[in-house]
Amino acid sequence: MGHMTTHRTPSAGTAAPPGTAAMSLTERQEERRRRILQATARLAGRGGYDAVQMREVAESAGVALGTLYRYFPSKVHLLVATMQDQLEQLHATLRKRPPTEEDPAARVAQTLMRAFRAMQREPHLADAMVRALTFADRSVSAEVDAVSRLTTAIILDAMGLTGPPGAEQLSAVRVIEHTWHSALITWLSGRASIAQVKIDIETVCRLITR
Amino acid sequence: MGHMTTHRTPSAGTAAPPGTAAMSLTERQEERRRRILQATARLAGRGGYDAVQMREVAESAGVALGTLYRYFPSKVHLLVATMQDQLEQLHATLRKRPPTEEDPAARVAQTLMRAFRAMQREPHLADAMVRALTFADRSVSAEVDAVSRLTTAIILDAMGLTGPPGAEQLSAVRVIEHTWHSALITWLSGRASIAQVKIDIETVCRLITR
DNA sequence: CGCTAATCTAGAACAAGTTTCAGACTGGGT
DNA sequence: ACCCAGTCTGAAACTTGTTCTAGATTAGCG
Repeated sequence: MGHMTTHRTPSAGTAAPPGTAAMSLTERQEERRRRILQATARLAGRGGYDAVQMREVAESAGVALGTLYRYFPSKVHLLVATMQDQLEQLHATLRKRPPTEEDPAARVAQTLMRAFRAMQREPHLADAMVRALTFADRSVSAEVDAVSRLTTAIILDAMGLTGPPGAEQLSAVRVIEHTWHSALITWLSGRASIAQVKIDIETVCRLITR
Repeated sequence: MGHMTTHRTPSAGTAAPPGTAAMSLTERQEERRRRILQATARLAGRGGYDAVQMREVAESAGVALGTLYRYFPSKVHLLVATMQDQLEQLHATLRKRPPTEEDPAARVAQTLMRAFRAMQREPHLADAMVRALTFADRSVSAEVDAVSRLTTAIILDAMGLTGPPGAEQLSAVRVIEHTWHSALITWLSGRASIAQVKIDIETVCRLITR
């Protein structure tokens, strides 16, 4: 793997690269970005992390390798962006059908297990995204943070709070998030069964009720 | 990165490679293994994951590249083995000075924060080991499992149980472990402060007391 | 000691992530 | 219509993990 530590110079005479903040992309750029993310998800769907090869993604998206790197400065960035994309879809889906349980803890557990089943449908894709997420170094902080905020939003939504969350609840949510990621990883690497993940999720959700 | 998916053939006409189970290593082999782990920890100490380059490890350990790969079939195997090594030392240290608190939850939190401070002393080393641990795929299951068992043992020790742990306690311990790993990662990638990690640890430890 | 299988070494070769570069292309402003 | 800055392309180069090979070395054994 190339210099993972060397960072792309912000291209002296060059404007900010696409993907940076609210930089309105051209129609065609928007489209390219979408094609890239689609190709990534498709490749990840077969074969997981290793099957996402930058050259293949580029070719499959009909884009030059250099362009791919302009949009996503590394494989990890690419996969984290893919996760963000997928999470947004999931969030939308979940909004349409909120959890049915009464108890907040149960609602969160139900929601997370739903998310988990979504992962089960595409275990390779899940593998690619989650591995990238936890492998990410500081240079991907911002993007990982975005994913984290999304996850937090999903959990808070599931809790169905009336008022703003308290500090205790926020730390409980963080711990739930930790557990969710880590449990996912142990399942993906075949070290825990689905039943065990379910138990862990339910266990940690008890923190919500104090 | 090379073929992470292609696996080494078990070397038809060759006995099991060193590192396999209870395969008594020669004096010199034991020594080589130790030199490799030392070199790894040293390199990881500066620079973290990226600074651990297989050629450098080999050279620094005074061993041929092929030999390094015979002892540890991949960079991830190598770093997970390093983590196992370090954890064993930590466990020994902790045994000598058990936590002082009364409450089991507090004892565990205290112990984990102690471990955390050990990590703070060598953040780059921690980075390398933890990243490897969560990046590990199925081919490293066994080794990762060993690390997991060690961690579990440390936590159970800290709890200072009189009898064997109950099922609920075991799942609480698993959740604590999840939180521990994940919180460590967010800290290492600069997305959480030490104070936040402390809060998260203390929060999750409340699960012990039901 | 002398043999044989396993192990070790040096080094080349290969794979995939990343960088770089020269030239073609595009969009907007004049 | 023309020009400029910024983009995109295609291809080669470079880095580092991993594999392979041919020839030394070593460990155990008769």
